Formats: sequence, C-alpha cells, structure tokens
Amino acid sequence: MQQPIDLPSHSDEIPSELGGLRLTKQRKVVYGVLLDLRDHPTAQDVFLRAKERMPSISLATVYNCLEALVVHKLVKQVNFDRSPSRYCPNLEEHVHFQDEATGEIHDVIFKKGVKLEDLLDLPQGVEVRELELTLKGLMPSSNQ
Amino acid sequence: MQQPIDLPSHSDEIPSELGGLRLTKQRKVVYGVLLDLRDHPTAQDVFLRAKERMPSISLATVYNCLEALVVHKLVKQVNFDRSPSRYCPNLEEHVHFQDEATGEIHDVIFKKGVKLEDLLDLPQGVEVRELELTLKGLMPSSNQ
DNA sequence: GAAGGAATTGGAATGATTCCAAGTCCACTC
DNA sequence: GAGTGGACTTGGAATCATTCCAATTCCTTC
Ligand SMILES: [Mn+2]
Ligand SMILES: [Mn+2]
Ligand SMILES: [Zn+2]
Ligand SMILES: [Zn+2]
Repeated sequence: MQQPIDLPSHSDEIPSELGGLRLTKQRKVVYGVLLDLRDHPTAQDVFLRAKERMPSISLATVYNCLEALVVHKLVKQVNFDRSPSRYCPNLEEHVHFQDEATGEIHDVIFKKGVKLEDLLDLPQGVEVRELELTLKGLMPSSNQ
Repeated sequence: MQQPIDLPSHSDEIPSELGGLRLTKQRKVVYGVLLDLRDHPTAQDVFLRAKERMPSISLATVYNCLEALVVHKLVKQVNFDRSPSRYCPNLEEHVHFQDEATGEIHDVIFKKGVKLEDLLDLPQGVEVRELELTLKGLMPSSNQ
C-alpha cells in the first residue's frame, strides 16, 4: 500500500517529493496531521488523528513516516526528558517551553542577532551541529 | 541491606544526610562513582563501576539511588534524545555538549551575566523552572 | 532486643520504539 | 498495458531502558 502522489506524472505543478522525500499517501496524511494542529503530538497522538483520515494506516507506518519526515528535516523530533517523543512541523529555529500546569508545549524563538558564542563558554573551535533547548515552567495565565 | 553512615551517631563532623538525603552505603557508593569519574555515565555504567566497590549492589538499587540523588539535586539527569539517561554530579549551572566523533560529553557553562530573557522571546510573565540545553558537534581536536 | 519504617534486591512488568518478514503498490520499461 | 523491481506499508514480535512489586534486610528508635 504505497502511492506517491495522485497527480499525472507529467505535471510539474505539485511536487511528488518534498526535500527529497517521496510523498506517499501515508506520508501526506501524517504530515497533514502535523500541519493542521501544531500542538506537538506524540506518535500515538498522530496515529489516532491519522486513522481518522486513513483508517487503514498502521502505527508502524506512522513511526516510519515521522522518521522519514525528521530525516528530511520537514519535522523536528522534540524530547522532554524520557517521555514519548513529540513532533513539530515548525521549521523556524526555535525551542520548546512546556507549561507545567497544562502540559502544553509552546514554541519559543530566539531574539534577533543572538549567537551561541555570546551565550556559552564553548571551547575554542568547536563546531556545533545540533542544539536542543527545552524549558519547563508556568505561563502567566495558568498561574491561576 | 541499608546502612546510613558508618560513624557514631553522636558525631556531628560528617553528615548522615546530604541535602536531606539519607546517605546509605549504596547511595554513597553510587555518588562516589559519579564524583570519581565525571564522564556522564549511564545507569548501566554506574552499576558496573559500583559493583567493583560493592559486589552485592543491584541494578534496581543503582536506579533507586540515582533517582534519590536527582530528586535531592545532588546529581543531574542528562538526556540526549532518547538514548539512556546519563548522570552528572556537577552542581554548577551548565549545559552539555556531545562530541559526535568520540561520543564524549562535556560540560559547558554560560558566560557571565547571561540572562534567558536576553536570549529568548519568552511570552510576558512566564516563569522558567527548568532549562535543559544539549549540543552536539565536533571538537577541534577530533576534527581529524 | 523488639518493633517499625525505610532501603535494597531479584525478578517480573511496562511501554515507547525498532525490527522483521510478508504483502502491496507504483514508476518504469518493453 | 502487462511485467519487474524496488520502495513502502503492515501486523506482530522483539528490544531494552526503566519502573514496579513483593519479600527481605537494615538501621533507628523505644
Ligand atoms: Mn530534559
Ligand atoms: Mn535531543
Ligand atoms: Zn515546535
Ligand atoms: Zn554535566
């Protein structure tokens, strides 16, 4: 059960790939789920939502699709401690804040012009390839 | 098999507690393992090293001790993605850098005077309770 | 030195994720 | 427009770090 794009292949209006990723029906459903409600769902959450759109989809496929989307950098995998991974389609550089009152995860962006070197005492010459910053705390409103 | 401190209880020179944590033989062994080689070992690593000092210690106890040390803030639990947690006895505020060439994890401290608010566009009034920052990349020396 | 509560222990259970082998599907070729 | 090959999907089993549990062992206190 694999179907890359539902358009005539001679069309060049809609890509059958996205960032080098072949867009199968299942991958489109999974990606669509993430784009439609950007609440940082777990794989299980995505699975339940995807099933509404494609009842035949399997959990294994959801994991496969999420993995493919992450590898191709269309989606970020977000980890808070060792709880189930969450998935985020926001491609802007950003970090994650979890409201301890509601459990909700919010995107937070860096201020303009901030550089890592200004922040951290990194050893001379290190090349930072990946950065993950997670925050927990309370939002003003959730503060009763 | 639980033994808080090996000193007469009337002595007040060495605490039988540390940060409110009862120091049993096992907890001292586990904490000692972390202090002696600060290479951010996993629970499994700690277990193997602890067994050299106390062959009877169990993995469950190592997990229990690490948990207790973390709750009492004598040790930080460090997570890189979903790999096994690592443990760090460095109480200074710091973040973690993993050298992708060697796998080694290094402590990195913030520059003096850096404030989160200077860095991030946090919504007005949020109270940040926890911050975890992990980096991956290459050290200059490991660069060939 | 008995009692009670906390800590330790071995082993079973958990649960997110990964693995696997079988079945599908599709893009391409002839 | 059938045939092929390779990628993708799927259900179920396996993995494995971590947690749970019930029994036992240890202090600490009375
Ligand atoms: Mn964390
Ligand atoms: Mn990470
Ligand atoms: Zn996000
Ligand atoms: Zn550290």
